[in-house]
Amino acid sequence: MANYQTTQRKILFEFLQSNPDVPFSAKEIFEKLSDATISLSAIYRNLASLELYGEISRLIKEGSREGFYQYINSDLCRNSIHLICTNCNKTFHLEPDEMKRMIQRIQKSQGFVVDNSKTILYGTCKYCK
Amino acid sequence: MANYQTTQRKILFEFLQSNPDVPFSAKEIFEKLSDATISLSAIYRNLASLELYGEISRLIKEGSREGFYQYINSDLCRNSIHLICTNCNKTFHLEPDEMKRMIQRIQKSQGFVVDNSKTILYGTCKYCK
DNA sequence: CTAAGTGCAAAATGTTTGCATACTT
DNA sequence: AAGTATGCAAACATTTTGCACTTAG
Repeated sequence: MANYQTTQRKILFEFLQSNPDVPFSAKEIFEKLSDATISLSAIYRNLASLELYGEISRLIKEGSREGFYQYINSDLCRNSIHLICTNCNKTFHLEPDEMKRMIQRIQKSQGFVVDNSKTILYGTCKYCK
Repeated sequence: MANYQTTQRKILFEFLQSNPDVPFSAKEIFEKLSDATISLSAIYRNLASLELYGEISRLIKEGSREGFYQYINSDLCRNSIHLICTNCNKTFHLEPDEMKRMIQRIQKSQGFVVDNSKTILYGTCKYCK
């Protein structure tokens, strides 16, 4: 697999990039980009390769069978635990210090080592409260 | 929807109950119970209703497209954040005090209110380290 | 007896893949 | 020119549903 700058890949990536921290399903993207020339399978293939190259990330939402993909805004956030608002679906990020403290506490009290790259905290953000 | 004690529901529930804190997919259950008389659709329907009645809980595993279901052992755990070991797939539970502290800290620092019923922390348990 | 649950097969979802064609480099 | 990506349709995997039949209460 390479990384050709095709029209479709550009359209897809620019769409996600212009909606930072908002997760979309493949189908949603397909509908939003219905004016552009991109097929559902190109969307799936590009989502997979963009994820592989670390340009976007994939997550699973509670109660949904679909995968969701999003562009992550700041570099800082790439190594942080995600906070996803179940109301507006936006993603926030736990401050690194806060995260380290949390992981340390859990490791100490339960011997469980939290993997921040796999973990998502769901709840309500400050704007939706 | 009611709650008839059918042979199939009993078989299913007893299977999950005898493997507390271990998540299974519908298909896995179907295979494990292949000697018994229960169809895949009865499994799906009963998993859904057992979940609705709070007897078992459903979760999603990283990288898998399937839903997983498990019997949760202690009553305490029903209101706790789950810790799932990505190695052995067992579920543990964050101590209530620890959880409250964590939620409070995040609320204070980010204004984000974590919903413990939806949140799962992934990582490595003390037995798998 | 009646409402609810069952099995089966078919449909619905979400995602992946094979293949001929078109585009990038 | 060579290799990669695309669109389409078909294949897949998981879950849901319609329907005739059975079972629990």
